Amino acid sequence: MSKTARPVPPRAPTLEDVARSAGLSSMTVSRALNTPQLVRPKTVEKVLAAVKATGYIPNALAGGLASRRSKLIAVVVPQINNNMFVDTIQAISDELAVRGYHMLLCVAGYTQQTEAELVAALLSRRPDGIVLTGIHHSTDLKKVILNASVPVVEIWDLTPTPLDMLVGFSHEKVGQATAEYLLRKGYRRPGLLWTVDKRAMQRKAGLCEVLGRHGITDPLSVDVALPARFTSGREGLSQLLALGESDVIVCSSDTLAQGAIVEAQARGLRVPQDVAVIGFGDLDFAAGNNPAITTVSVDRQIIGQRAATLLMERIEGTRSGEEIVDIGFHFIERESA
Amino acid sequence: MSKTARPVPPRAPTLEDVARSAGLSSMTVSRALNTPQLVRPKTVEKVLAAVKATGYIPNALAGGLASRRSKLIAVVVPQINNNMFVDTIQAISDELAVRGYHMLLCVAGYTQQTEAELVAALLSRRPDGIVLTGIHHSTDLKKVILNASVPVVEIWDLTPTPLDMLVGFSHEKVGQATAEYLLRKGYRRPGLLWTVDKRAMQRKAGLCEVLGRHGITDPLSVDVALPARFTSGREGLSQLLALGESDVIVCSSDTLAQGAIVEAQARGLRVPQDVAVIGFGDLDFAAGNNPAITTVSVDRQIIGQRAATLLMERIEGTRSGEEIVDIGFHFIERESA
DNA sequence: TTGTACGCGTTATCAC
DNA sequence: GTGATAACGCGTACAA
Repeated sequence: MSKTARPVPPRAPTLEDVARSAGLSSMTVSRALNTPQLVRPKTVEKVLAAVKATGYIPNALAGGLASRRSKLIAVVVPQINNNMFVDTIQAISDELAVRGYHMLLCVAGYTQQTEAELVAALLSRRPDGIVLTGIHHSTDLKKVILNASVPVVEIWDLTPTPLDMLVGFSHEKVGQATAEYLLRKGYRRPGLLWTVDKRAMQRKAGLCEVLGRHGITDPLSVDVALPARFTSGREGLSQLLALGESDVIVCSSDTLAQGAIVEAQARGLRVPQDVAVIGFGDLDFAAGNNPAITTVSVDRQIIGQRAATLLMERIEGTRSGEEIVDIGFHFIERESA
Repeated sequence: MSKTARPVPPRAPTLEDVARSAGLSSMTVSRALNTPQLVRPKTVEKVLAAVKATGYIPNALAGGLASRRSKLIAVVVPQINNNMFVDTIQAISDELAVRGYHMLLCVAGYTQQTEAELVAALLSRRPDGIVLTGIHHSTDLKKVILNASVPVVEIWDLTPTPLDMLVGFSHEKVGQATAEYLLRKGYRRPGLLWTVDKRAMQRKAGLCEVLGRHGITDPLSVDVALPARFTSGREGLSQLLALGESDVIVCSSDTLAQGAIVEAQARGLRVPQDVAVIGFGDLDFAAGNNPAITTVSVDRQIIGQRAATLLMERIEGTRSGEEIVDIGFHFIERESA
């Protein structure tokens, strides 16, 4: 066999190639693939055979350009290695995959500046929808997004005035509910172990507001760096104990709570008898921990599912109904407080 | 102001619009944006001003179609809500963002079938590179990928015959190292708490091989479902104890190990005196746990970084050197075993 | 340094 | 039910 005997072009087969192979026009092939119900069944068969024969793989870049629909959803989160967001991301991804969409995932950290830059870059991909974490964005970002008139869902927070659509819950109310629980249980000297991100601060605000109304002001407080880690929980409790006595440690996440509990136990303190601990998130270890962690449960998957379906519906034009979804939360009393 | 006074078209501004606004050709605008060093500085300024004035956002769909470069990297992982992979994913994302690339993330679960389907769909996006988790893929997938002649990096595993490039480590050796440690420490009745994914099974094979050579065959063993959870660790240990006595529990992940330790402690067993526990992964809680977890450390971020840079280099044509990167691992002796 | 012509692979639209 | 044609918005190749 001579080398020149291989007339196959190195470029990927196109719709044209399939059409030629099937003895049809490229337009018919396109229809057979995208809207088979508009094509005679026998023709569809021929096309499918030709596709297999040629090894054709559609070019979504060209398709998106022509149709002005990229079937791409951009998702922006502050972090991935944060137990809170991964379940949401996975839920979005699962929901999209079913419908032929793909997920562009970006990690923005916790600054509005980088978020704005990332979204600007992301918009060049012409996503059909965008998922943004949180409701606090730079004015630049808001302008750019509204200008692009692309559907947006903000997640993991609540506001009466979202950019567009929203799926989340009230962090302030979580804080309030936590405070009310503490007070009901008779705790009077809370110590706070807290990360400093926006949403955690809202929970803290809600917590302190209710505490303040009951005469508990300026509770002992230790800030820890993001992301919340088990180790930070242990160290944080040490610092908190050095500041003074607490009868309950309120943590901004279960991860911190788990660390705090271990640190307490290592010091011979009984949880909750000597010091109680409360977390947030109901992560998978919370129920099984010893003692089981009293915490606030949030359905992280539902956030992703609803966000994805809201976008899908808006894109397909079948939206009707509310655009602000409050998924709420549950306070879960267990053993640690 | 009459309504007809707004001649602005609803469509997004294009390179043409910017060019008109700047009194230049669209090609010059394109160059000013992509290769400014080829354009007179004053012209670049004019272009930038016009871009700002028009609110132009590049269309990467059109750009990718024309240049045959999507600046997209597809990443396929079995799960996201798995502490092992998130750090790798985040590292990839970070590395890509710096260079103007974006990450398409897909969750494939643990079946080759869905992985193959996802990759096929992904290829229609014309990614410039693909990151695949693991080295076991369906023959279909391999054929499709080789045919597409797109750079691929397989991660989290090791083989002398990767599809293309590879960044990982030997799970078998991890298992062997673990076995050798056990034997050295004098443990003779190991119990296994194991997930059933491919990579975990390789570690198990390495472990059992060395154990077998020392006369320890058919160790007690309990399989747990994916993803590995704290709760599964607790339950798994219960089952294992029901099967018989063990002096050391070897777990396929730190998450399981943490659960097992808590379960042991809840039963009044001292770790490691009454029963030792070994994990895998060196997750962030391992060092701080009480007792600190003896485990195997793997640099999950490096995997992502190297995978991304390998792809970048191959794409930019600046590759030179090895294509199989063994990042190794470290056995970390702590308190739990 | 800047501009022109054309092609990238697909879909919208309208004709048959 | 199928085909022809013209976009879609940009970059490559080459000319000026």
